[in-house]
Amino acid sequence: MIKETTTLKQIAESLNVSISTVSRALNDHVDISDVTKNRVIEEAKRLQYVPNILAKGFRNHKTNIIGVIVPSVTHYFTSTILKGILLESEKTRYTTIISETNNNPDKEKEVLQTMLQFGVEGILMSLSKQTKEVSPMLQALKKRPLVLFDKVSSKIPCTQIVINEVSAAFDAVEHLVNMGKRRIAIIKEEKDSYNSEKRFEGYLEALKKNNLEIDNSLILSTDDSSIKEGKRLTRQLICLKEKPDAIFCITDSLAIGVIKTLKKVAIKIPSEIAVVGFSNSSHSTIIEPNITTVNQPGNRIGKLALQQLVKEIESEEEYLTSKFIEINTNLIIRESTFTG
Amino acid sequence: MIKETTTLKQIAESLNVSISTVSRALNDHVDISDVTKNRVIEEAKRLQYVPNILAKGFRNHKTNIIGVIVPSVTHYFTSTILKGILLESEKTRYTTIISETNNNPDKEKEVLQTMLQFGVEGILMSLSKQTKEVSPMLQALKKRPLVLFDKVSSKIPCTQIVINEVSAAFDAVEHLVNMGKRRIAIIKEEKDSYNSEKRFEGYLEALKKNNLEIDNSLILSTDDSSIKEGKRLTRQLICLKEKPDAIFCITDSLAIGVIKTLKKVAIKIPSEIAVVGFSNSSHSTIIEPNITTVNQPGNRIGKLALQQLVKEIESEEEYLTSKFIEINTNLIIRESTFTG
DNA sequence: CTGAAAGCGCTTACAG
DNA sequence: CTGAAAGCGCTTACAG
Repeated sequence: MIKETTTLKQIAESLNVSISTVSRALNDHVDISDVTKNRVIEEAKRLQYVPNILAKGFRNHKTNIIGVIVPSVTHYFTSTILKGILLESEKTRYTTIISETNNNPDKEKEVLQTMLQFGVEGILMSLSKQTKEVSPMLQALKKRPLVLFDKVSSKIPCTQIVINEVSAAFDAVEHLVNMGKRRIAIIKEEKDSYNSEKRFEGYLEALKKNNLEIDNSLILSTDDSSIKEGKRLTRQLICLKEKPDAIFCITDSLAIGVIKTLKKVAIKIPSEIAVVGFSNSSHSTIIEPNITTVNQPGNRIGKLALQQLVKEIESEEEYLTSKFIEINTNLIIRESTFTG
Repeated sequence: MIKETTTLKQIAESLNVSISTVSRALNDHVDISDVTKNRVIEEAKRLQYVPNILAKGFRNHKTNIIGVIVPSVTHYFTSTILKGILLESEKTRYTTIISETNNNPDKEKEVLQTMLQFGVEGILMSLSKQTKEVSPMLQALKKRPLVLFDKVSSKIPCTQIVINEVSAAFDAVEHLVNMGKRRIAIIKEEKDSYNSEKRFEGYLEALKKNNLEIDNSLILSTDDSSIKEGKRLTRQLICLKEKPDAIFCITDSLAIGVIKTLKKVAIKIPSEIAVVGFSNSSHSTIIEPNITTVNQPGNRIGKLALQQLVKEIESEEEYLTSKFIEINTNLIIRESTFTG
């Protein structure tokens, strides 16, 4: 279906002025008299003129498009970041296009290339879980500014928006210690993802500071931070001779699996085993007991990521160092660790 | 940060051929010899040529952009539809841009205009909850094809992708009847939203078919289908002299509120009061008991909506009738109505 | 205060 | 098989 559109030329002809004048009038150029401006604006309205952004962008060498690449839009935390990005982008002249990688590095590479080809002026990106090879991102970085958020990598020399992973995990574990827990297990990721690594670091620091010994039987890993894996690993933990009295999960999904299994075997939460999650996903207040978890302000992360990218797009300098911007989180204490 | 880019001209100069030839070679035009094609392709690769999509689109009078407008990306069902749209769009030459309205009609109007201004070739849209005035959509429809999904309105003469609301609700209620329930309450929306209205219709049909009388004290409405409202209205229902033995909620959020409250007052689910939700949100298996709910295939809805829009964009004819395309749903039976 | 003209990067009808 | 030229809709330096 094709519908015709009004151009500057038509307004000019209808008013017997030049195209230049129309263009200037609509852009509120100082040179144009108010009388002319008003005539042009009126006529533009009458003809329902809508500027051709494509011609405009083409002419001005800018697309005003920012590309956003995430593993999956259905992931709750990701969707809150997207919300922040969308809201913030409205305050700017930029429009965003969003693509998913479904955690597939090949897809990630392809999406990245398509976006560059589409002429995005910069890219906001959360890496796929499987990404080992960062060369597609290094290539992209040669062409356009790139800002990473959430799933980041220090191998890529660009700005990265992250949360204070280490201290967030530290606080969560220390909270368990304050609740009188001494045998604190952790369920983390097998692969050395930035997030998991840092959270593990915070866990170790908290144990150390509180003079608790590191017991390898309490350190479990999975390559799939899902409810299912949470259930499986819990069964493993409760079969230990010396059971843990708390489990720190690096995702809420794992925590949900843990809680479901503990309830099934009638282990009391939090008195026998306390549980902490990570993310403050919408699930964390649905399940009972509600989960004590680390609140990650997705909106703020998205907002900041967009602001930073715009800054880099509009700046003359190159940002080719691995600069980490940390956003603070807070621990939300709920029933899975504390009965008030 | 500005980084320079290779154009057809540079390839042409470097190869001593015309720009036309380069353009044709890269577009695999039959007229060009294989030798020339290969030389051009090689040189393009060497110079890391990336076509300027803006110039291309401008020249060809097409943007290849489809606008997607939804109330909120963090809404789970919406995000599954978005996933379907994004996945399907990759199979086409179209890129999508997504915007939120946050259920604000003013915002909705603004977003619509921005998208048209941006030169989208068509629009996929789920209406905001508050939308009463459909004129912005009618205006848009004059310029570009529009396809509505999920939150639709028969006042807008365009294609609308919906689920079989009536029969889905009918099946859900009849399932309760089959479980031996006789006093089935409904929590629906105050406003006459398309979805709520149809689901209520299905509820009434199921009662009628099963010779159950309509009891107005069992028909509750809210203008906010939230967990909180589910809780509030449940308190109201359990204070009735003749309590319901089942509650059909037109959203999962309401059902969660209902369940939380019933558990708190120790009313047994489903034996005393059974609960049915709607959407199969990710929450429905987190809460215990798991919720019996209507599964809406978001991916398929998104996929179909995109396909339909592309069809309309590429078709010569105008689609200006209110055509409803219904997608089938299925009831997923879980613990909130059935203990097997 | 206004206009003629060039040019952004690409495609394509026309000519050879 | 290849090239010169026009033109998509817009902006802007230059001239008046």
